[in-house]
Amino acid sequence: MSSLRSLDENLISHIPPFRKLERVDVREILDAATPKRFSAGQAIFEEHEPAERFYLLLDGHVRVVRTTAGGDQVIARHIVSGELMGIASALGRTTYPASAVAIDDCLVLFWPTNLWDTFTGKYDGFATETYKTVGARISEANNHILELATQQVEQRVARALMRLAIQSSRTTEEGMEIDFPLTRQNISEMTGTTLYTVSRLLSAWEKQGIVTSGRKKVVVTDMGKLKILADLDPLAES
Amino acid sequence: MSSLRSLDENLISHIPPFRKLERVDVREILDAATPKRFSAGQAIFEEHEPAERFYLLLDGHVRVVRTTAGGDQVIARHIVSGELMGIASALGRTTYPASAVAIDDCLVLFWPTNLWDTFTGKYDGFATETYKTVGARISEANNHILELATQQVEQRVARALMRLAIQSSRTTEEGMEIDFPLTRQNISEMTGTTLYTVSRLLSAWEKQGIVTSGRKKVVVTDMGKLKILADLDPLAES
DNA sequence: CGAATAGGTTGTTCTAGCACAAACTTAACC
DNA sequence: GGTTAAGTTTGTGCTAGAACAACCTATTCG
Repeated sequence: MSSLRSLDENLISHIPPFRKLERVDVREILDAATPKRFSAGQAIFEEHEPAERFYLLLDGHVRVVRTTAGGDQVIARHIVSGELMGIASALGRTTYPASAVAIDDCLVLFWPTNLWDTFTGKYDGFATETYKTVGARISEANNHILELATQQVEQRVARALMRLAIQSSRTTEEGMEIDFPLTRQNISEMTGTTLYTVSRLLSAWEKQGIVTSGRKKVVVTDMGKLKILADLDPLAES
Repeated sequence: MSSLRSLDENLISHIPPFRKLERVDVREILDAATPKRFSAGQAIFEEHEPAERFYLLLDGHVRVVRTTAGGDQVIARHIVSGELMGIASALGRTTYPASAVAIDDCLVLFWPTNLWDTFTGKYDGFATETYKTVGARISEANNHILELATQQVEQRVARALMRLAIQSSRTTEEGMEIDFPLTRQNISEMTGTTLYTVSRLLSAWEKQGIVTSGRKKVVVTDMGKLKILADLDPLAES
């Protein structure tokens, strides 16, 4: 027993991979977990590092990032609270395929990787639920490929913003405000473009009343119009 | 019992997900399998269709394709003999996320999707091995994203050709000949460019002795030079 | 509080690679 | 075996969006 107080079961009992588990199982899982805080900007794990742990994000936002040999960064995805991360270790990998960086202050739980097999074997819903997650991430990745290969920058940025607004925003009087700091540069790294182009797009959209944006802040004020931009097919003439 | 002769165990006993299994298990698995032939161009399964079966490709080559609303096609990957396909059904999906098309004449085995859980539960190495495959596909997809987001068309085409040559080629006097029909259009759909650009690149490379190409045929004659093109960082000045 | 820094905007230039067109070549098929 | 179709090559615009530069504005921190 460490000096940490025992973790509350309600912390994770509603989260998909654990939702179907018995109270006792949840207890066991929590007892095996180590909680840890990360402050904004800190790396949680790094690409290529041996994958010794898998994590559950309880609070905060995490960016999953890959870096090319040439130094370009690409943001693969964002993790919001309640999601597992670093689980690629559970897919036959021995190293992390990407780095995870805390965007704001984060609270995570982690377990040693060797417990993964115990979890999937012992707790029944766990395996199915997590593989569903994995399946969803494959689809996500493939959609991203499709977008990068076929769509214009404008559409890609529109889609990225839509996804963020849906996945992780709070609703204010203005509209849907993405609830973590997000720069033009960040958006460009999500969509394979430059920060300049993103800046111009946001300026234009602001004039059309689709978004409001400021320093590290983006608010979607008209989701309908944004969706039109996202779905717009540049080839199809009306 | 169907009129089909019993399938030979050697057919699959060396293939990764089955490699670690006992002879009896392999027998059982084969007895549950249905063999089927597809001729060049035929669809094996279609995107959005309910995923009622999962397949093992025994012979031939398969293209995994997605189509956008706008009608653009993107080739997600190629399946070569010995690989499983349509297993997304096993990742919590109920429909196929992409279409699979036979490139040449193919021989496959398939099982009803509901047997997946039996397989992963009953046959020990099976689960780990297939999830390793899944892990590899996620990595692949993420690499593809990285390439599309950061690299020039020339590099992407070079990389695609390298991968194909390594994954599926026969060695002739000329070099490594990709052992299935492959058009400029196909290459462009793998790399997010146009058939015109691919044609120009291949012409240029042919002059430099890197490849030889013809109708639906590509031979890599100088893998070393191709790798240099693939790794070339356009930003880094020497 | 004032400098330093991180983030944002906007103008200008330039080019990779797309679009379209037209002609050519190889394979397929009545 | 000649016609049709599928695949390829090459030329000529043309433009989306990258690159670079210069300047502006909000934060942070000593």
